[in-house]
Amino acid sequence: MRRFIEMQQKLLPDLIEVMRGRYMLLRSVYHLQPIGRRALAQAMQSTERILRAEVELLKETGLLHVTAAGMSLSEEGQRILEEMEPLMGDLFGLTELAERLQHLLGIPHVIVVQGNADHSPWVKEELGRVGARMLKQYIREGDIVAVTGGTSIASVAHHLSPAPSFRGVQFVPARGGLGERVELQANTLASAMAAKTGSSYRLLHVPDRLHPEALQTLMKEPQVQDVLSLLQHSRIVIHGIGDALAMAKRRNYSEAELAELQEAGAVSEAFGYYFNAAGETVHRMPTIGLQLEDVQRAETVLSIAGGESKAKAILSFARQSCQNVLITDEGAALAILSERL
Amino acid sequence: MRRFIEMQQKLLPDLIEVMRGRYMLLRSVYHLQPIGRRALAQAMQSTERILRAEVELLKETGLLHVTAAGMSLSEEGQRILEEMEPLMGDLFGLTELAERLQHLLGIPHVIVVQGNADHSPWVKEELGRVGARMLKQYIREGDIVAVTGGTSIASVAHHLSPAPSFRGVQFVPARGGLGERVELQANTLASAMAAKTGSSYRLLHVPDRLHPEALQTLMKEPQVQDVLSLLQHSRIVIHGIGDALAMAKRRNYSEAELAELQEAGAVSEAFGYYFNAAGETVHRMPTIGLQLEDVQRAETVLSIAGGESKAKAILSFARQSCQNVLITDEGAALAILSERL
DNA sequence: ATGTACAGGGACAAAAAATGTCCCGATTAG
DNA sequence: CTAATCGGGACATTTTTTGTCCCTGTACAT
Repeated sequence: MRRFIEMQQKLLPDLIEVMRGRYMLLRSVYHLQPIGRRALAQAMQSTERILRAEVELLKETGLLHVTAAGMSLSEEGQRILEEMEPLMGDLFGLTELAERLQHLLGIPHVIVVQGNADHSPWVKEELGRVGARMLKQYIREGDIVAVTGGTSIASVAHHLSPAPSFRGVQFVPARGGLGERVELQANTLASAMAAKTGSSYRLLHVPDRLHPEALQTLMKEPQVQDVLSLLQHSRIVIHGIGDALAMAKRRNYSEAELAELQEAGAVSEAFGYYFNAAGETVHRMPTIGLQLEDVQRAETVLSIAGGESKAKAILSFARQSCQNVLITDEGAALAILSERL
Repeated sequence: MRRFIEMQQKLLPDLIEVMRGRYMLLRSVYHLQPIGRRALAQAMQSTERILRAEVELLKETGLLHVTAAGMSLSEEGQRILEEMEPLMGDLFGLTELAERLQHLLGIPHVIVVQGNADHSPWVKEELGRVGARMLKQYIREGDIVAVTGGTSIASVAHHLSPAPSFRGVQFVPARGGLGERVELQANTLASAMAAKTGSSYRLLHVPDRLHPEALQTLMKEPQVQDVLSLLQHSRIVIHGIGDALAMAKRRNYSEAELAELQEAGAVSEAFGYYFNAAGETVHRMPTIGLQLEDVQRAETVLSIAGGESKAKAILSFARQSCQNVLITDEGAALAILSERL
């Protein structure tokens, strides 16, 4: 059954959305009947005309009666409504989760995919697919896109495909090497995304954890300057969110540094910044690249992270209010929401 | 599960239609892969552009690969195709049945509703609802609509509702009283339809089974003449199909007449004509009203009949090729199709 | 090697559908 | 009886879909 819906969704991506909409309509009518279009539109936060179209359809199929006093459910409509009730919980779980996260975290656009990235590897793929779709949706010609590293973003790169709106787009790595495996580094992903979409990219060859003097020297390089200035004008940032300690370890922080991070209450990491549970910056990688101010200046910030192990990190990062779109999974969403109860 | 599908059919009839289209697309690609847009469009009797849009979507969701050699199913696409195969039967069974009937009977437009009118009374309602929808779809301002009697047509009348295109429409009974209960007579239904749609109607008060002389006299009446001439110019005919013997009995034919009918091989009845299995007229009610030639002259002939008991009659009537739209039910459709295998 | 037929994708005008908005006469509730 | 509210009509405007043609690249047969 669940499986059937999944398949249907492959064939009809907005199936659930529409179903949900109609279900809500029936529900509202049921509770307010008899009610007129305009009143219903107001109650449902929809517009008159759009409701009218839906109502006409449901009238055709006989779920809805229309009388001079307003519309009401037919017996069949009522029956269907009752039968749907239990199924809807299952069906719209994800959308509901997304909405709850949206309210809780104050992020305009939240998408929750099914599964738990910690347990099933294909969830990462799904996150990537959705990430790619969102990027394609938000991108505009000539945009500069700042890209970080990590498995989630790699998965996005993997699912990107060409589109007209990618014309003139430049993918710019948010950081130089950050001590990751090369296939997960920002440089690699920026170039991969460019290749997949047929657009261009820049590279930022700045080794990680440099001596301050060397860093100063490097920053004077015209090539580096160039990339940094691009980063300052990114209209879109696409990044993962990491667990602070896990990231630090992966980046070979020393025991002392780790202890320091822990002491400072670092919970999450994104584009080289470490945040505590309240969303405050408690540490940053001593290297150059995308700055927090650049991110705040960006119009669209796509955050991608899944798995319940990331729940705390996502919550922490969301506290620092500069993201527009969060793509996560069921596992993380449930963990975040239950933590707050 | 079956229940869930029914619910979807009620709630999302439009989406199911597009799902069907996509499924068919996958199917075609599977059989022809690798294939290009243009070739596929030809094979599927669709247009290039429209296929292109669909393909783009299926590509997005990853069911379809696109290479320079043409398109082919991805593994996932193939998996979905296989897994959905049995379910699609359920989901689209009716449409498929309709198409098979369309081919078999050579009727341009066939609609099959769910269920079997012989067993479940609500199927008649469904037939009526669909009939009303079709009438609404085909009607044009100022049309003359010839209407027969019977339960199916009564159900259509019951589900009609006003629409702008009913302006100036006249509903005319195809026959006078045909020895039915009054609420199923053509006169009653013509007036009911007019009332429901806000249009006008005429009555034909000619008692059934009249002596020839009396009939001649009546036919000279201006009122009767008037209605007969209207009938000759009907643009739309909407009628039921009956089982010949059952109808004859209901009309109080004598034993001798019944035997005669049976001898002549009468199988079906419609607007007072009796047809044999080959669709030839073998008898007609000795009364005035809509003539077979009038029906043949009409642009649109809506036939409505359901229940497996009507299968033979429908098949017989379809032989005499003057109908455009057949509305029937699953029970009848299955019976007709299995009879031919 | 090379020509040819067919692939996908770009582009864009034309057509069609969806949507926002306002009006009207009918109906109902108070 | 009146005021509010109903459904449905109308229509401009926006958005989406569709038809059509072209271009470049690739696969395959010669």
